[in-house]
Amino acid sequence: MLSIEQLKHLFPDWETGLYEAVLEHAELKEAYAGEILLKKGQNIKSAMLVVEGTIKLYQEDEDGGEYFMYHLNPGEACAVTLVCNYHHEQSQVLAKAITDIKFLAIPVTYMEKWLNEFKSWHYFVIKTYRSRYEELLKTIHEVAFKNMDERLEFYIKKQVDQFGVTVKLTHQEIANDLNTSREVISRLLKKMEHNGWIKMNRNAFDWIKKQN
Amino acid sequence: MLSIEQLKHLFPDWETGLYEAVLEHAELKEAYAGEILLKKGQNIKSAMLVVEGTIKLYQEDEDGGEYFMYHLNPGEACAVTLVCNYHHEQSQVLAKAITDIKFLAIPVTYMEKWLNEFKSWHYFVIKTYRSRYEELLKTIHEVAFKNMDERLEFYIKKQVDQFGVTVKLTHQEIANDLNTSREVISRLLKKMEHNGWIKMNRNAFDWIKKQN
DNA sequence: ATTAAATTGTGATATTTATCACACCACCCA
DNA sequence: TGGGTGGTGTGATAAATATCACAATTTAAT
Repeated sequence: MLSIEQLKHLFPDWETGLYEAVLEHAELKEAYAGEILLKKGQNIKSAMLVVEGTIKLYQEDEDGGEYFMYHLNPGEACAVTLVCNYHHEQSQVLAKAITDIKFLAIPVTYMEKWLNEFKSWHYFVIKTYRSRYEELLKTIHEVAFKNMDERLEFYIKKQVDQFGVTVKLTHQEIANDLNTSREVISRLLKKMEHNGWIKMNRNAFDWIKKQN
Repeated sequence: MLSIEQLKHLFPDWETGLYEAVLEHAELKEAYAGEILLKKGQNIKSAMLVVEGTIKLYQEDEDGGEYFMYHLNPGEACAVTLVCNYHHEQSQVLAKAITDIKFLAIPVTYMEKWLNEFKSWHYFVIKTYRSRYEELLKTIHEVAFKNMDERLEFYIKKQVDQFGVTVKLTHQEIANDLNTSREVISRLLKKMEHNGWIKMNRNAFDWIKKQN
C-alpha cells in the first residue's frame, strides 16, 4: 500500500481522516500500458484515483469508434467513476492505461459514506467534476466547429503537454483517437511537415511549430 | 420573492436552513424569451437556478457559430455558473432564455459559504455537475460519430421531450443549433417527411415516427 | 540475410456537407 | 391589393472527408 506521505503528495488538500480512510478501504491496483480499465456499458463498482502513470479517456461508439477526450494524471480522479449517490451506474466512457499505471480503487459504498464524513472529499469530487466538465467543453468545441487539420493540431498540442515535443504515435493511432482514417492523418501531417510545424520520423515526430 | 413552499417544490432535497439562506441572499430575476443570459468569456458573478421557463445551453464559437448542448428546466442549475471555489471564472458557454423565464441568482460568495454550511447544497452541486457531464458526453457522442441525419433526429427528439411532438422551429433555427446550413436541414427534413417520420407545416412540423 | 509484418505515401473515387443562386410561396400590412 | 419579408425547395458546384487500392519503406523475426 501507499504511505500517508505519498497520499499527501498526490492529494495535498485532503483531511487527515480521509488519508486514513483511503489507506484502510481503498485497494491499490496496477495495470499495464494498453490495458482497458473501463468499457462503455460496464458497471461501475469503484472509483479510480490515479497514483502513477497516465490514463486516456474516450467516448466510445457502438461500432468500434473511439474519440479521445482527455488524459488523467496522478492526483486526478476519473469523474465517470465518482458515482456518489448513484447506484448501478453504467460507464459512458472508455478508459485505457497508456503507460503502466497504479491507481486507487475506492468502493462505491465508501465514496458515499465519505461525502458525509469528509469535507475535503466533497471538494475533491466537485473539483474533479468541474475540471472534467471543462475538458469536455473543449472537446465539443473542437469537434463541432473545427476541420480535421485544426483538430489534429489541437490533439498534438495535448500530446505535447503530456509527453513533450516528441510525439510517439503512429498515424493509425492518431486516426483512431480522432475517429478518422489513417490516410487523412498521413496527408495532414505531411502538410504540417511542409509548413515546418513538425519534423517527421518513423513511429514518431517532433512538434517544432513556434507559437504565434 | 418566492415562498418557501415554491422553493421546496423546486428543490425538494434541500435543508430548511438552505431554503432560508436562498430566500435571504438570492435575487429573483426575470428575462424574456430570446434574451442571452451568459456569453462566452463573460465573468461569472452569480449562479443561475431555473425557477420558471427553459434555458438553452450552447457551445459558442469565436466566429458566430453555436452548437446546442442541452436544456435547463425549473429545479435545475447551470453547472457553468456553479463556480464554487473558483474566482474570476469566465463562461465557456452561451446561455439563452427560449421562453420567458425566472431564475434565482446566487452570488458566488454565498455559493462557497453554503458548501461549508449545508450538506444538501453540496449534494445539489455534485448532482448538477454529474447530470450536465452526462449530457455533454451524449453531445460528444453525436457530433463525433454521427452524420447530420442522425444528429438531426437526436436533436428533434430532445425538442420533443421538452415541448411535445410539435416542433415549432424554422429550418434556419435548427441549422444554427447544429452548426450547419439551412439547406442541409431542409433537405434532410424533406427526406424524413418522405419516410413518414414527420408531418410538415409552415414554421413547424410534427414528429410522428413510431419507435422501433 | 530473407521473409513477414507494420508503417507510411499517394492516386483515384465516392460520399457527405457547405456554399451559391435563385425560384416559389405564404403571410403581414400599408 | 400589391409589395415586402421571411420561410422553404432545389439545382449546381465546391470543399472536406472517407474509402479503396496498392506501392514503397522500415522494422522485426527466424
